Amino acid sequence: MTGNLRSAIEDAFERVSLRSTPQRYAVLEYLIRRPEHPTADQIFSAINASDPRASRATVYNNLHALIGAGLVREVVLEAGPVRYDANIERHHHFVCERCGRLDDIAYADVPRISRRRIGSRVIRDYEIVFRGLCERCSQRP
Amino acid sequence: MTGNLRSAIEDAFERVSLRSTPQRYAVLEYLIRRPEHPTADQIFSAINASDPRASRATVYNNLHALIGAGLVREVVLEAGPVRYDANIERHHHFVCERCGRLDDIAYADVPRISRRRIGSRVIRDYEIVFRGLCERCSQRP
DNA sequence: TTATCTGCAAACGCTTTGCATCGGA
DNA sequence: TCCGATGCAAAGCGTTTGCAGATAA
Repeated sequence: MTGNLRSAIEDAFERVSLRSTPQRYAVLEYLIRRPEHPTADQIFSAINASDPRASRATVYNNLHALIGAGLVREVVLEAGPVRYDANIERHHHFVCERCGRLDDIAYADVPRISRRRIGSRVIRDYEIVFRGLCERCSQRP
Repeated sequence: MTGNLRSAIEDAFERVSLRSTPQRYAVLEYLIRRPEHPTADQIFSAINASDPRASRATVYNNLHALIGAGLVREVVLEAGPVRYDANIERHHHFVCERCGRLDDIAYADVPRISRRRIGSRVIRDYEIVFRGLCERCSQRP
């Protein structure tokens, strides 16, 4: 389905009026293929393992452009480098306390919290951060 | 109740076998008095406004010591400097999308999610991050 | 053609570290 | 007394910025 991915990415650039460059394409493609929430540095290393190359500054430039366009999100759940996520649907997260793995959890997989207010605060959205042991780590104690 | 706070802090140091120094005391006292999750730099500035003084390195040293002793927690919900919280009970958080304010939300104020597993993952804990408008910001649109 | 993007290198903000000195128990 | 704490200054890491040259549309 590589062809579909390519045109999906090109269509997305079109839709949000972002120029398609090899570097930008490589960043978004990598994020879509790798849902483990890579850091900027991991993206930089991965897309430079093969062509096309992109400098660190360009990786950051493009991450910000993609975030601005609503195609990518920052994920900040722990200290350290920011992680990035091409899944822009509403979803929750799971952090493995042993290996640091970070998974998306489908919104539909978790009971909803229907609160619209807490005290005088207006709730517009919420996200649940689960912590525990991932599949792998739970199998070898 | 300042007397009570003082002895509560001294007792806590005793209990976790941390030496009581003016700098360490100042850091923990500030975090307890200010539940708005200050950054290391805000703590540094605040406790140096009056005596006793503490260097930046000492503020970080003590934050780590207090975290290691279980008296303080890191809070990382957004990019930027880490924020610190002396509330070590289970609780949720609220982030104001307009002003950045960060509030604790009592665990009891929110319906519980009783999931013990999601797929093959073992859930040991979870935290909800609410986003919206704080009391102040919701009153002036 | 031209507005946008790239990439280098330097600067930045936050945090950690090495080490000599100090001080709490 | 002596182990741990302090504080300076320098280094570290992740990220941003300025700008000259390149490129997508």
